[in-house]
Amino acid sequence: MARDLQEQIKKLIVDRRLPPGASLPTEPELMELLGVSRNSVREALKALQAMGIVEIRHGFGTYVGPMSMAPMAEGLAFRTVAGHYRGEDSLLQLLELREAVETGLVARLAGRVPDADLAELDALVGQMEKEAASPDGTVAAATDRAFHATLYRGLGNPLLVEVMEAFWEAFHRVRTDLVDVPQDPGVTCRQHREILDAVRSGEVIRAERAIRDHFGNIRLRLTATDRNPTA
Amino acid sequence: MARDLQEQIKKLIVDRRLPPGASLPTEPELMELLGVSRNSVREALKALQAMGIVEIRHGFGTYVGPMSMAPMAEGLAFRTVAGHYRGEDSLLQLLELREAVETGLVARLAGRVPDADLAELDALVGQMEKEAASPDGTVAAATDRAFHATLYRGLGNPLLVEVMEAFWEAFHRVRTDLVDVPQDPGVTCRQHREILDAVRSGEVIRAERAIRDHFGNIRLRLTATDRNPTA
DNA sequence: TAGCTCAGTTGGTTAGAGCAGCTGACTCTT
DNA sequence: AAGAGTCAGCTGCTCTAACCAACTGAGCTA
Repeated sequence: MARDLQEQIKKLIVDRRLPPGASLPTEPELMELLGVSRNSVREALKALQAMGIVEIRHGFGTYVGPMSMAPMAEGLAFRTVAGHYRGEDSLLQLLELREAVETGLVARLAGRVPDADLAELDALVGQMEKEAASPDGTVAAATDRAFHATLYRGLGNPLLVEVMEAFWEAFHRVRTDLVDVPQDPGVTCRQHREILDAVRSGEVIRAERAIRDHFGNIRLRLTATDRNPTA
Repeated sequence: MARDLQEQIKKLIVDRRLPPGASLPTEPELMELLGVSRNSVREALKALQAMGIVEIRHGFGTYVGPMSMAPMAEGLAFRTVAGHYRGEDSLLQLLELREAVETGLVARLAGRVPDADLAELDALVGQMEKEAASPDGTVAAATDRAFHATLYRGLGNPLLVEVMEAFWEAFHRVRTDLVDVPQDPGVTCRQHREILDAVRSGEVIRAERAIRDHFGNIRLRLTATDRNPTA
């Protein structure tokens, strides 16, 4: 029955063509509308919130959620952490997932990136190099993330970009939580530059190799440091 | 605070190294353990259940969930349905996501599929052909799904396979719910046979083209029939 | 006019009661 | 003695009722 409640609320969103951000009925209204107690309404909303379908703001109201891939990243991250602590190579699997997907995507991308995106990617690599040269000498995670997100924007498929970002996010969070992988800023910058150059020139093979090298580097540092899963 | 509760329960799972299927404390136990009311405990559990982290069985107990990608498929499906009803080409985006990922994967796969998997794939295509020749003349969805799942098993990355299946599942559900795409069983069988042959022979280029043709076929039938999003 | 205050709305939390599904031990029948 | 039926107990499920906390907006005050 509780499962059914969630379905009814989802149906309500779909039937009314509510876009993300639209306001949903209040809890008392939903009670009457669905004929159940407040408790049941709240449990259903909590579940939908966890899936990003609904957004609840205390003292304000309930709204249609952004329906982003953030919950997926969350779930993926937890799954990976749990697996890691139980001795699985889950983090490596997650990295392989990213590598496989990006390798496939970069091939369709080579030579097709809009000039505006190329300029932005140039700026991002420039910022990486600046960060690498700064006192602490580490490339900010946000910069790396932005590079990968911007790279695939040219495919004209926002879903694709979101999924990539979710994978990135999950990997990043697990890595920083679990294992402290030392950066090699110089290599990181060079590899991103190489990816950008390859994509710009439209050389498919070179682009694929650049991506593979990049992930190979991450994998190397991961397997080198991650010798104690019971941290 | 409610968000915090979920984190505490997740932490409990990780700290105790609980594998999927392990039993969690009962609701009264969690009340005392976390120092909150029963309602709050239940809301947190509901949210975790929605993410597949926890599994609740009425009259039996609460357990660590399978942590599968099923919730992701669920969320993706809903997002796609909602977008579709609001006039977006979300279903096409989902198909492109599948195409992009599988195109990337099949390249790493060519020539590396274990003999056991090849035999199973042979059997699956055989079943497709049998189904296509049967009275109703439609290839069962389960058979198609099994083909794609089995194909990528050889990569030795269960996470990868699960993600692929989740994408497949989301696409399938949305397609059957929203638009009634007529099958062309003959073409479907031929294309799967071609993918299998290409992968078996290790011809990377041919395998990629086979996958692309296969998805091109689906896309064609989709865009041909999907002219009325407000169904 | 600018700022404050307060009432009203909305979600957050607690408490207690009874309902519903499942298990396992006990008892009665064969 | 073996089997089936029954019942007590755990478990999660739902409801009611009350109060707490965050936010908004109208009205008051300076």
